[in-house]
Amino acid sequence: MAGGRLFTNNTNTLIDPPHPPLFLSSSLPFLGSRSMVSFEDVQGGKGSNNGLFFRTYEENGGEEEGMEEYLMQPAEKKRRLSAEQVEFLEKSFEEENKLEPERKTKLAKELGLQPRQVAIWFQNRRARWKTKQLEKDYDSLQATFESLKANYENLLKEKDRLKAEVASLTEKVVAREKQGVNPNQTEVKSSETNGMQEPPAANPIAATVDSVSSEGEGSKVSVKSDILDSDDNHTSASYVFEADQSDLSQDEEENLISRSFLHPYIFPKLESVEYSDPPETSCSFGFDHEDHHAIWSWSY
DNA sequence: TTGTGTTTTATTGCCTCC
DNA sequence: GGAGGCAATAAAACACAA
Repeated sequence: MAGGRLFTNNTNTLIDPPHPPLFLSSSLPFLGSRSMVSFEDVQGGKGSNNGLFFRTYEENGGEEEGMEEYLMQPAEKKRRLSAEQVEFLEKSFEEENKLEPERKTKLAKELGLQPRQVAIWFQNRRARWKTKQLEKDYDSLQATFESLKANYENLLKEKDRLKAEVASLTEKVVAREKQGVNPNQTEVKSSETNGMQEPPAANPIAATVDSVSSEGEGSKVSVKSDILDSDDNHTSASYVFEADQSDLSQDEEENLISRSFLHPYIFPKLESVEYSDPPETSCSFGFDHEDHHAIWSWSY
């Protein structure tokens, strides 16, 4: 808002005297806010300009005549608004941070300020509010990021743990096979009874379990119970027999995770995340599908 | 007291809206 | 085209450590 605009502003009852920067080259020293009126001045307080700059621009003699006299005046130092004025303005800002012309004039009269000063104060106050808001938004995003990062690291750990579990179980099954089970024999038998060729099993464990199952009820129970007995504290062991996770596509893997018992473990801090909208799934974190997908893509 | 960093007041130029 | 908003910036006022 340039100072010169006030000369054409019909809504202002008081018109700013011409500000030096509008008429003088920028190399001249700043002459201060000649129009500035302190609250103390208005109330007959301890202000130092003694009403010298209370005169409106017209009172100073108008555009041409007043100009010279105005520039001859000693430079008035820029003065801050009083605490009372600021408090009043703050309350007004809290009610509404935009300033209609009527409100501006009313505030200016109540505070003994130029309407322009009130407008500038609101402008600067909005800028400060925006800065604070940006800082808050940044902090919030930072917290969300940290939470996602922690969850991501938990997922990585869980993935590694499951991989190790798969390897361990595979070793045990292979060892069991070596003790007397011939998988080739059962595979042939199976094909013959069905009268059609079955596709090879997707992973060694599944193949082994298939073959073991067809050996008869006794051995089936034996293998299963051995595996579970040896890993009692891992209730997730049964998942090993459903699919080999390392061979899953990303979508399949996501699907598995979102359906699995791991949910409460993987997302311990879910309740701390603020949602702008109800999440599509329990692990969307308020991101839309694409963002959600991107986040999941980090690790795979 | 002084140097320095921060805050506040004000200006400038550009943009959007009516 | 005028009015008003905003970003960038200047400069005075202020706070504070050394």
